[in-house]
Amino acid sequence: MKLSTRGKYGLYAMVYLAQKAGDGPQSLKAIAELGLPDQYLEQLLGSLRRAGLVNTVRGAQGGYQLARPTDQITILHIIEAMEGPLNLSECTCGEEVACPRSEGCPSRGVWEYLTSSINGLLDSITLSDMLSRTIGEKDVT
Amino acid sequence: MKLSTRGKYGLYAMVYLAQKAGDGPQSLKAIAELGLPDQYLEQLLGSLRRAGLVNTVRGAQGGYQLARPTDQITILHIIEAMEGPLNLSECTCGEEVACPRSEGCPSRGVWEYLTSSINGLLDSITLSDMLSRTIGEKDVT
DNA sequence: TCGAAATCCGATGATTTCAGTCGGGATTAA
DNA sequence: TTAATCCCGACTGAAATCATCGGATTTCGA
Repeated sequence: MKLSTRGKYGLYAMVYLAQKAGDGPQSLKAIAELGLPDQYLEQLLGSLRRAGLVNTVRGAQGGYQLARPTDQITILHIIEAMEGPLNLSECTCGEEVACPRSEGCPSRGVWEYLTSSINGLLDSITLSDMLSRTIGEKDVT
Repeated sequence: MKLSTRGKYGLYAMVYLAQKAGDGPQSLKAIAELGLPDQYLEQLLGSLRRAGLVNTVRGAQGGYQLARPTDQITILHIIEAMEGPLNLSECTCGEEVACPRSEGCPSRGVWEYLTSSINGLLDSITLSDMLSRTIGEKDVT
């Protein structure tokens, strides 16, 4: 279980934009200075835009900027925009697939529990938390 | 972020073995009745054996059985055996790779926090919990 | 002793996903 | 008008995933 580069780069880009919030639109080229392949990054920013997390300004002097304040964007928003909804096992995502015996399946409850726990975890950290580094106070056991 | 079939099938097989704990070794064929491709499952059981989670009895009347009591095997053990250690972003796993500016990188702390939270979550559920269905009392926010 | 029932294991093949590239189009400030 | 910049679909190579195959080994039971 690991994150793809989409999720990773997407978060890096969003952190960059959060740091520059208020400074006007940031060009793709500027963001790519983080060390990310620029044409690939362009795709990712497209996903972030379609998810409503960033706004774009087209034309010369254009670029990308956050669509909302940093305390209203969570890691969950970003990861879902980049990788689609977290889904550990299909049998938990509405449509019943594959599993003919979902009744009484001891695994099903676990998938649901884990999925919602991890979602909660991701949704509890905002960009603004990341910038101010107040992470780790929360406890999970 | 999703689980591969390795993790999923591995857990299903372990749950099956947990249900049959004490009934002697269960053959591959019996386990595959869950609906899993048997030759593939064989590989997976090999991994579980090498991880010390199951014992095998070779020869006629042989099969697989849990190596430890059901309350001493957690989901984390199983997932790690099947997919390797959970690792969201490389830059958190000891060896420093890729990231030249790990100092002051706002993402780094998040990866570490999330990784250890999810590990804790997975490690808090045992096979015996799954059978008795006492899951969900724990709270994560 | 022999055969059937089982696990063990390395090699191979099919399919899918991932990561990244390419080329051209559209928009806008200067 | 030109240069900067975003937009977008198609494409490609590499890797991972999900198996399948064929044979070797071990052991029970008749």
